[in-house]
Amino acid sequence: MRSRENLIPVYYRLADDIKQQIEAGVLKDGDLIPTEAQLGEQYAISRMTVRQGIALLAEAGLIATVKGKGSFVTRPRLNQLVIDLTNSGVSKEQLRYKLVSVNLVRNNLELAHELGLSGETNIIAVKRLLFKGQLPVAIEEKFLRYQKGKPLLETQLEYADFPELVAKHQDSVPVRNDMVISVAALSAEQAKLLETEEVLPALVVKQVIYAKEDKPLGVSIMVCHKDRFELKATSYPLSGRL
Amino acid sequence: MRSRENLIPVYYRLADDIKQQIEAGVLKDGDLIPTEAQLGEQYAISRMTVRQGIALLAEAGLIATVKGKGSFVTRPRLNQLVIDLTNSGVSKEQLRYKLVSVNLVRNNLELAHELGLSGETNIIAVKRLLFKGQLPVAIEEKFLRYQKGKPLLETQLEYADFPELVAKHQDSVPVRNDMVISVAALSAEQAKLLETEEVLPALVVKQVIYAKEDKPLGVSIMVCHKDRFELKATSYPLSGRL
DNA sequence: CAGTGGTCTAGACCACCAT
DNA sequence: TGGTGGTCTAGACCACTGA
Repeated sequence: MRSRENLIPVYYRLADDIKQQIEAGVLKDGDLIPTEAQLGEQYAISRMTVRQGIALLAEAGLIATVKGKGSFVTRPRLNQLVIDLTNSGVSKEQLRYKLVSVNLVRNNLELAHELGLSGETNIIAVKRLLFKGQLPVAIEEKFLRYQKGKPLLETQLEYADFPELVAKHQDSVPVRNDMVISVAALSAEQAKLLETEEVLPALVVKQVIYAKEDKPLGVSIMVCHKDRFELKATSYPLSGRL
Repeated sequence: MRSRENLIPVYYRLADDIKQQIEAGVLKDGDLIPTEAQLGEQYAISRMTVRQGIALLAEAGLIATVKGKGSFVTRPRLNQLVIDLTNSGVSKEQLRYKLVSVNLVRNNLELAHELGLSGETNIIAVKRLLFKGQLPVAIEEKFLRYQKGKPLLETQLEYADFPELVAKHQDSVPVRNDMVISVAALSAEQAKLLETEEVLPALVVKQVIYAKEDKPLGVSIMVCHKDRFELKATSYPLSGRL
């Protein structure tokens, strides 16, 4: 029952039809869409195929299906925004990295606690500078558990993004990344690295990467020059496939 | 073929098994998982049921399926973080709102351009103050196209969040929300509203809500006190169902 | 009780990929 | 060419909802 001329699957066509009706206001927030049986009859397709289309709409947040009742039109989840770090701030191609320092930290209790370690464990601290062209835009500081027999190759230090770095260097598999965005003033040292005046505020982006069971694997703190870096987010990717 | 004792569906069990193997490192990044036919035989279930489990894993970003080849284990998309505005910053229960002003703006070219309007159109400007307990934490300024015959009721002004407000007041259906996060210094007026010193920097969160075909419906700008407000994001919700 | 979505089957044909 | 995932069917039984 696939459309003859088009290569697009039937269930996709069904989902798109309903999406159009929602975006045009024909189907409004709270409305019940036709039952799966009815849609199957309308499109002359089997119920399992209808369900495939329904699933697309539910995944995109356009409808919510309730067992025993039906599928309701819902306002898209515009309160859920996605930050894509691989694209945000500055496009990846323009970015250059410069390694500032690599250290072994010991007896830093606050850091050790954040990484779920005792104070005596060695922690690797990597500091990088991010450039956009010739302009330094951010200082990135990363802290990882010291993992024996897993040297941090310089290529990894220079190019890998943070989750990738953690994945390569740790034995545990990273499964979650938590982020906190805040504002802080630049220290004298940070201002010097960013080639700017001391008094400037900065955007601070802190990430903590976890393995399963909330085991922390690494911490990253980015201090971004306020006029050279922006974080972007959008609700769209969630419904990107439709 | 549903598990007899448990109420959990078989396809969910299959997905969870594979997820455990990935998180334990048994299946590594790039590995091929068994084919759908093999999994069907292993679990003694039909191929369509296997595919339901596979779909869960793909949705969570744990695997990527390639037509004609198979399903590969992939590192979870830790670079994609979700901001949930209904929970971020401060928990919703603690928030109080105070309406500062409602104005009709005309001939503000910059604003009109952002809303896709000519300079002579009326724009509604709503300014609110957000409190956490007795402390003002942020100034929220919203701009919407003036829509005839759709008054902004005061209850909506006080309580609705931004996408909800836009949905209620505009004829077009909102479908996308873009956000830019940056840093700026407080103006004297803003500092006074936030009951703080003038020189402080602030977190600035700007949102633009669009209808289909990139038609802008509304703009919201939140200016947040640096010590009283944080934005949180996490990669986890994307794989929350598993 | 009738109607709904949730799960599951045992097939089928196709498009794509590697060899 | 044989193997893979992508689509689709025409059934079935279940759990949940509401009257």
